[in-house]
Amino acid sequence: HVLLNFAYYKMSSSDSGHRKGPSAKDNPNYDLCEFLMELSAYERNVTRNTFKSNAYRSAASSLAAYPTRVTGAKEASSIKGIGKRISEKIEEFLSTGKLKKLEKIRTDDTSTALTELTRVSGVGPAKARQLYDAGITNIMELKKRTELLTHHQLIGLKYVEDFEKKIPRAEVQTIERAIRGSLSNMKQQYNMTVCGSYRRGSERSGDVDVLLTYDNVEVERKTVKLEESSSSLTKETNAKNEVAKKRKDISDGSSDEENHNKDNINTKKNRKLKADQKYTTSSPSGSSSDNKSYATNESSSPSANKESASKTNHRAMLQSVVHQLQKDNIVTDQLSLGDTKFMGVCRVPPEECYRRLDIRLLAPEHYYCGILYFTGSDLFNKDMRTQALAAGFTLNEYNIRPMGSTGVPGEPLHVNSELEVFDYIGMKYKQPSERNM
DNA sequence: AGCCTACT
DNA sequence: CAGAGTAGGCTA
Ligand SMILES: [Mg+2]
Ligand SMILES: [Mg+2]
Repeated sequence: HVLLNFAYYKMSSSDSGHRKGPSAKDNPNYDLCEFLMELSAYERNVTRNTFKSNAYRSAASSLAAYPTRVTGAKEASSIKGIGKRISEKIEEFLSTGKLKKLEKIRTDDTSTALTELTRVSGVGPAKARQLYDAGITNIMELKKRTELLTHHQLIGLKYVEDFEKKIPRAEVQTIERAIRGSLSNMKQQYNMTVCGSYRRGSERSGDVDVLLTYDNVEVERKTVKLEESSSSLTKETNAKNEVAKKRKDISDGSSDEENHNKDNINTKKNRKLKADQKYTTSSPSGSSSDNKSYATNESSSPSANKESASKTNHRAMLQSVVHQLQKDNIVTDQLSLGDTKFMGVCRVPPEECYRRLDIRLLAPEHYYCGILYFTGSDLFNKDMRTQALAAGFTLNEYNIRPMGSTGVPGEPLHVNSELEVFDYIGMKYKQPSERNM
């Protein structure tokens, strides 16, 4: 049961509360949500039917938000995401106290093995099946066959127990302070916001999600101006709070640079640059002459650069950040590291547990779409993005764009608060704490 | 380039 | 009929 629960935990927003998923234990339909999540895990890990898996999870999420105990199939069917098939299962569970389908799944060796193996970060349904076909049915056996694993999977195996433990809110704050302290010693300063379930107010998180934007004075000033001239009342309030927070987060507003809209030669990198990521705000005319831009920390960073700010790039900046955190014994392992995303492991004594740390580095003009994305929850993001599509927009962590009649996204719209994104797609603003879907 | 796994 | 959207690693 623990194993199945974990799989569910892992699939649901990895964050809120260990077995919480969409449903807390005080929820009147808790047991129903549990069995739907178990079915979701089964469809993901065993049958690899993503859409079924998503359907069960979506149903569980809706049911978790339902205020009273569901009493039958008919009532269940009235809930969004619950139709004929799922309401029949709910009916069976209500009248017999169990579900035949689930009883069978629980006794199935293959299903049990696959679910256990996917506890390891980096091991998904396909790898689990591969391992199972190689005769490996549990984690103990997997530890004897490490030659079959990638780097990510090895780290996942090493910390499999720790990664299942939730992180108390106070420890997230301790980790945050440690990271701020470390990064404050770098020449390049960053705006840092802890997102994920922490920002949604959870008392316990599955990992720590850190959004960094590199400093940009011009963008900052412009943001403030626009906010002050904003008209809508709620808009102003919310947006101002956000700006205030952002400004508070900034430790040193002296550095400025622009590097995205330079057409560097940089072959592979530039080819990979998505339209999403290029400047669209009338960009910080900025002092790219202000050469203090990006020089990395005192050391050895391979990219510690002799070039002007305009030649810097994300990869070098994020590498430098991770390097700094390793130097200060905060980051202990890497799962992956690219231009904009770091996935790894951290530990801040006296805590003995190793914790999952994700860092996302964005250009400052992507800040609001960035925190919107990185705050989640995952189901909330899916839902909001679905609504965006219905309203004729497409939304990602960089920007929101209108969908042309051809289906080709247009130019990014200007965004100076999270609220504005909600406004564009006609959604009522939701506080982070209201985004726990 | 395509698949897998991951992130919200 | 469509389903959110994207990053990074690995493989061929
Ligand atoms: Mg998280
Ligand atoms: Mg995370």
